[in-house]
Amino acid sequence: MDVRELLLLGLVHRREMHGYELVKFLDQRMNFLIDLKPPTTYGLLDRLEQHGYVTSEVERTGNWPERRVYRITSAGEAHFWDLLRENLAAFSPASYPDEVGLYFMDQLPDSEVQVALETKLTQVLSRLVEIREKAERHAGTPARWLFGHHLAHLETERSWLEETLQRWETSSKAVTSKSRRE
Amino acid sequence: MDVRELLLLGLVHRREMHGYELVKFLDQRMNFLIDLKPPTTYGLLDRLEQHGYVTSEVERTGNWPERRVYRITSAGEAHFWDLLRENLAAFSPASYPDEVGLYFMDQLPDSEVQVALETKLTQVLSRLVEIREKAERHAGTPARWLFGHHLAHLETERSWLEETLQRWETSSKAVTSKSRRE
DNA sequence: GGGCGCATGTAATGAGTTACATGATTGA
DNA sequence: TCAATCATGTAACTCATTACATGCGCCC
Repeated sequence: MDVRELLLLGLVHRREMHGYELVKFLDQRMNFLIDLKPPTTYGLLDRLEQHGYVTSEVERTGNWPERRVYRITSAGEAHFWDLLRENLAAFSPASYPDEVGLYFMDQLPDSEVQVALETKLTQVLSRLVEIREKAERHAGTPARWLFGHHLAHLETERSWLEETLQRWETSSKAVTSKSRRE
Repeated sequence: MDVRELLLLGLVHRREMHGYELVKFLDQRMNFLIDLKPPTTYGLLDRLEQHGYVTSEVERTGNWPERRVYRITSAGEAHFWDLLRENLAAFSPASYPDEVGLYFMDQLPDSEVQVALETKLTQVLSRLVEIREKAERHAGTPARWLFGHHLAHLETERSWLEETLQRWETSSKAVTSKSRRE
């Protein structure tokens, strides 16, 4: 399943949009969710049109550059619902690149691990602020489920880091006092 | 930062390993963490050797196929620690493909959403069992931090789904009884 | 007048995946 | 004896990214 296809189809399903509009929307509103570059977006839209899921029409207002406006077809609507059901019913585990480092945590001196994890924690905290703001702006909209889910995992990240740092601190202190006694 | 480089370097840092051994290890033990195909792994090992981070030597026992055994160099060890510090200090947000569907949840009838999310939940539950088993097998090892982190997020996924399903159920019941009264 | 935004698209590059090849060994 | 495992690697393919091109409008 290609989530990007679902995303583009879903956006065009809500209302007709032109390519550049989608590019900007993805870059400005959906950047925390997915990272789609302009050429990729345009390419996907071409493919959606070739499959008959959307139609496109060139429009122009004044002397501005032409816009290619996309509208969903009935086949596209059916396909959108299929993809949506599939995406909602399947669990695609998230991947956590940071876990690779966790696997080797013991290979670094305790003090360095502590500094590093504290640095990571500050980044998590600032991201929490950022996403909370976005969530509030979308409070009434259907996007609230998305943000609720995202925030839940960010909170988990925060509390895991805080707890791990505490355990790390106490255990390294224990080692220090133990080695002092010896 | 390339986490795959960190992972391979870290494994070879713990003890010397040959290519196929790494391929199997990644496929059998690290599959929940990362998905590295054999040609990619061999290619990365080549690159690590070209950069002078590891050396390789061909060995053979009996009439078995040759093995190319990799050992870390001092430059490689230094690079490993750099990458590890960097990975531990930086927060790389996880991406959740399932969130795209959440964004469009309201476009599907309530009953279908409920069925879909319940299906997803069962998958999360079985994955929880699977990862808990692995975690127990690694209880004493340094990998326990990794599993602790992974399980924390899986538990979050589970409870988020359970809570969302409850809220979904009660709100759709409310609508049903309301429409019955009208 | 210079710089940024609008709006789309093409071409080259890079990087991973799939498929395939080899040949001996082990277990059913 | 047939299939699967061991062990490494190459070639073709797919696919996204980067860089570039265009040309007008708007703003300082």
